[in-house]
Amino acid sequence: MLSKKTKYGLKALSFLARQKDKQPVQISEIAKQENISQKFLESILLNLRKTGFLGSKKGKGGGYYLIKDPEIIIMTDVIRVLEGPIAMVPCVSLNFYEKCDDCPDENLCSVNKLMLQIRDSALEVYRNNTLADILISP
Amino acid sequence: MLSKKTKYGLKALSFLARQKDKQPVQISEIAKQENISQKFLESILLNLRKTGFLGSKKGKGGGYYLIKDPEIIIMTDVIRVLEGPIAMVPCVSLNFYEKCDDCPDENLCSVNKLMLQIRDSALEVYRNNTLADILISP
DNA sequence: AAACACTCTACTTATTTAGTAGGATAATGA
DNA sequence: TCATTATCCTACTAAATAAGTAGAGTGTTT
Repeated sequence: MLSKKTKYGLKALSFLARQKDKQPVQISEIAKQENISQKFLESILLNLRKTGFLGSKKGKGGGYYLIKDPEIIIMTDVIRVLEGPIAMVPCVSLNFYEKCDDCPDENLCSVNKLMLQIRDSALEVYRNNTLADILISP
Repeated sequence: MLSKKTKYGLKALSFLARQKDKQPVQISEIAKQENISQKFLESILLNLRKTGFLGSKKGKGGGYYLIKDPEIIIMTDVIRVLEGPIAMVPCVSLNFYEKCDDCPDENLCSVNKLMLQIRDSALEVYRNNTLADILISP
């Protein structure tokens, strides 16, 4: 299951990408429009700022804004920041690799064999989608 | 993340598929060989029996055995029984569909658009893998 | 100076996952 | 028939994670 954190993060990024100008948008505005708990969204946006996706401005007229063009924001990067590993088991993860403690040899493991394929297929989707790609064009 | 339940279930199925004859194998034997808590494995195997993957025999010489050939056991079916929905959000699930309560229109939702692709790519992998396919040939 | 909106730390609650306990049931064989 | 064996079943508990909340702090603008 996708966590709410990731879901809300993606929705917020999409929301910001749909803005005509690059003026900051307040957390409260995004939370209201996208039906998200404001406090929860606060921590998510803070995280996206710290990881280089968003910029922020304090005080009146402040808010969050995209720091890069939606066309160059790749989903692999977004998902890894919001959700963590793309792989479903640590022993097939590229960026978060860990050996299974119950498995003597992962080259002989059926779960490993299956989940490698799942990881690759998910990676291909995420790599081929930018933030611009998942926006809905009316 | 893949749950331990699914991981153990897949390992147990693979273990049974690797048996030469179709003689029942005891839970304790599988648990020991695959480093799985016996009691936990018990409930998993029971589930796999109730959903038509395994047969069982009680008493001396009893245990669990595969009820079908590994070649016709498709991963989509196994994963749905062990892990639940293949989709990462209910609004793109084929077998477990549910509307998001925060989303007015899923056709206008970026998360939906991305996760549809992820679901399709995962489905393709699972559909193309039988239990026989993920066994390791020495 | 006052209003505004993000920043940060810490806490709470809810849900899910993983594992455990112990008796009931059924098959086998001496 | 009776002891042994191994699955079946219900219920419970512990640990981890996800989701949400509270409130004071910091920097900007007017």
